[in-house]
Amino acid sequence: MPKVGMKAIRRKQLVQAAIATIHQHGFARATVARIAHTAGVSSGIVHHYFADKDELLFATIWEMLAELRRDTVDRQKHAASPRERINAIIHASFSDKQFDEQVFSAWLALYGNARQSDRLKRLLRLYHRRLHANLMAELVKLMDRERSADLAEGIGAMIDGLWLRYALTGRPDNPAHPRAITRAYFEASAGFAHL
Amino acid sequence: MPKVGMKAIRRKQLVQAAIATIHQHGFARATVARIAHTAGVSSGIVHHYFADKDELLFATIWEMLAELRRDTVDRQKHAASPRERINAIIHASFSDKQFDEQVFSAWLALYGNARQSDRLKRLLRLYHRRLHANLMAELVKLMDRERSADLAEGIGAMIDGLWLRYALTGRPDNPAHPRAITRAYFEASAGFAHL
DNA sequence: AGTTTTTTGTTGGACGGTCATCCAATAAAG
DNA sequence: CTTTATTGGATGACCGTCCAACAAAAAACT
Repeated sequence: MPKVGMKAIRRKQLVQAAIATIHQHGFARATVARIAHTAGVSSGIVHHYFADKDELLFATIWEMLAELRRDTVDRQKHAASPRERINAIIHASFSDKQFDEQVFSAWLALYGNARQSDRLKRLLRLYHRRLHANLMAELVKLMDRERSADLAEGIGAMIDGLWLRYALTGRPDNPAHPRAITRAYFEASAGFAHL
Repeated sequence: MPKVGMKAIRRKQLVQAAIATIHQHGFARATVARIAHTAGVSSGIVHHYFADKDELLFATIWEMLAELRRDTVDRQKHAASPRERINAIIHASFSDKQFDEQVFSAWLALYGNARQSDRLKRLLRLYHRRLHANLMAELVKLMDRERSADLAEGIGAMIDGLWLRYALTGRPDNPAHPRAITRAYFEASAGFAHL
């Protein structure tokens, strides 16, 4: 059913298929043909909507980051104090959407290939900077700048680190657990800052 | 110069070449031929000392873990108190050897491909368990079991998370910085446990 | 000691398979 | 009738693995 405006539809469709294929077959075996097959279209169509495979993968990671960003912004709305907003950031990082097993695989693939792709590396830096800036904006209200920077780096690292473990061992039994550990770190450090 | 006992020499040589090649060309482009070329030997030799490419990669990761373990054990010797031993673990995780850019690449590749390989997944779990057990052994002397487990998980995650960032952005200007952040987390949490 | 035989190390290319990309052909929509 | 969507296969490149052949050291033998 060839119609105009297929571009947006097909691109989303292929991005979703890419995530699913990376999850099911692994990054190395996520071939153009397999992704197209998962999407239910022919292999040729991929290069009709994406310049090459790299662009499809880039769009895939981009979509995941956008999802995380939407989630974070959304949760920020219902937070009043700096503490609540930091908790909202932590919550978004460990939300159900992020704990989708399919996202695990794609995210890991990103880490595994970021070093070779300038585009992917830039995307990851964007994520890091965004997380750091979001945390800093609230932390500076609670402590001096130097402490804030260290704590923002620590919280960011802990989120990624915990996340990494679940990406390898599967969803945590209790999704609140990683949140609790991260929050405890924040509270303990912020508490000391007050003394 | 064919002599007996080449096996140990060639295997180490190829493992080193594998790390270097993964670093220089990326995991996906670390082909058998390229690794062999880096090692200065012909491509055929690889299958003379390793069953297949997978075994070479497995041996490569194994060697990196062994190096980390040696470093950790070594630093433990000069540590007397639980606190010092925990600091030794943190120190080993952020040692100069670990901050080798080549090791970054290979480690990241491991994460990016662990999901597809049972052998690699087992290796990563071994690393996680070992780190967790090492931390737990000391933490239980300072606080109750439940707090120890959470803190051990948090410290482990923070080490991996900080590490991940440096793997993408390069060596930290000040190698003591990630150690300081991790130690501060430990001190803040252990301090609260005493109150 | 010198010579042959065996073992071990090493090479470079052949083979079969896989993959990204390209393209000619087809078809429906505007 | 032009534009857009889509197909499925052709093409050329690359890669892991295998293998026949060669080389040198070690062992066995005379």
